[in-house]
Amino acid sequence: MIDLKILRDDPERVRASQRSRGEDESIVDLLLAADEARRSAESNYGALRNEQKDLGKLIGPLQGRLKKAADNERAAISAEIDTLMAGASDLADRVKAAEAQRDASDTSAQALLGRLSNLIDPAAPVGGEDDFTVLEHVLTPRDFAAEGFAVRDHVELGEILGAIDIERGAKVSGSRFYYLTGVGALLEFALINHAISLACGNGFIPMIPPALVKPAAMEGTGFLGQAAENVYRLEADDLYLVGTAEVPLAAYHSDEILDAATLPRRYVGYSPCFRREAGSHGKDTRGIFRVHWFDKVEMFSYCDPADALNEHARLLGWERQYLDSLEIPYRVIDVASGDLGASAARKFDIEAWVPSQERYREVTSTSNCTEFQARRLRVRMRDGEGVRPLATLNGTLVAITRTMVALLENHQQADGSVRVPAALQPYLGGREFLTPLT
RNA sequence: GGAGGCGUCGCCUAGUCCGGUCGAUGGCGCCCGCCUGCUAAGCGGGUUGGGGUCUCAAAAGCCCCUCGGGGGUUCAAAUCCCCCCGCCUCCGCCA
Repeated sequence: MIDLKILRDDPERVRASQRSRGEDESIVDLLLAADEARRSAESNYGALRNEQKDLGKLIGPLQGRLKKAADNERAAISAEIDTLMAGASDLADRVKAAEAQRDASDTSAQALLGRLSNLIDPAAPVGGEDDFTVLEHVLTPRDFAAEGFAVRDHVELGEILGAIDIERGAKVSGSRFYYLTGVGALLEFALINHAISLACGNGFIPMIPPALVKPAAMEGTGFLGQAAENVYRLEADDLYLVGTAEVPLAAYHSDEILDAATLPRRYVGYSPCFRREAGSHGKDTRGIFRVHWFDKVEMFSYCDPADALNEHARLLGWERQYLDSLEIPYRVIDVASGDLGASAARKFDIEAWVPSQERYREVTSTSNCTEFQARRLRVRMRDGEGVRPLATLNGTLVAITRTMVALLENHQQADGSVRVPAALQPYLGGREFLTPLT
């Protein structure tokens, strides 16, 4: 959620942000009114409650005196108590009514506030999905025609290598499921270990978080708004399957106050990711590019809001370092306002070159969520100034399936074997090539 | 799944039977001041978080809420009643 002070002081800024996301800006005025109502209900309740407590302060000591009093004083004290009690019951009713009104107005203001997305960073390009800005290209895609052979896609390569079994994935679990087999399974472990060791080297604390979370964690990270249809929910237990380790890593410090001196706190989490892919029927149906489940190594950082911009650049830097080590051509894009998640103020994607599609496709993504998630999850920091929300940021180090697609296709050889980049070889027992089964 | 115990403002802790000077005790830690050549000790003070009000804004002040969470009883709830959650111990089951 955003800071209500900003909403009160500069509602136009919030409207503009909503507009640039292509989201409802009428919430702003509804929320302003709801906030006003909430505050007046709060004052009203506070005043009545104060009155009631004052009364209690008079009655209490009298009750005490009554217990100890001699018989001849009893009647007088009782009479005094009765006088005070006369309006007490009526006052209690009014307190109760004011409290109910306070709670109701608070609930409706809170509900509206929960529907507002994060404020867009003014530096982000404005527009929809296709209005991103390309920041940089790294490496040049291979010219397979010049090398004299036809490109095989990852499905074909996966089959030849005995690495990916899509047919049986579908048989057992349905479409958009797969098995990683043989070198495919080994390749996952190699990619994971390489990523974790890179992150640990950069000071991250490795984490294996729960992949099943309570509604508060899902809500707090902003995935139950527009993204809700893509989240798996376990009805019987009221739990959600996470679509990214960002969720349990963000909720890790919920309801906590962290000492500013311990920031930034950087965690790297390895978890399965589950996505319903609602509304993407017919899109990327071939292979493992778009699937309902994959494993991922995700970086997550809690930092001082003043440092968030720099931290975002650092996360992007580590993503690049990883892809550089895999020797895969890619480009970095600055994602446009209309294509950002509810929590993100700004987002950079790295898109790897996919030879079979002859285009760049998203393999990693890093978002600066500023204080948005921290407010919803009540993660705060304390420094000399006091207590206030901190900033959270996240970034993909490796999303297994998409990285595997890029790796297999970019490093394929004429005979169907795949070259293993040097950085990955130690994690594959020194193997320089993945070779066809027969 | 069954039985029992526990949950207090950073940590530990008093209070809960018998509702009102608990509107929460004491210790540790931490912060500020005094003393001291410095440090320690000692002395004095402070130390949950949130909301509201006031203000251009902030601080101070004042008010309300906050004793795991939610509801109830009552003029009044840490304290009584109900539901839920978490932790611990034992039993059962199990990877």
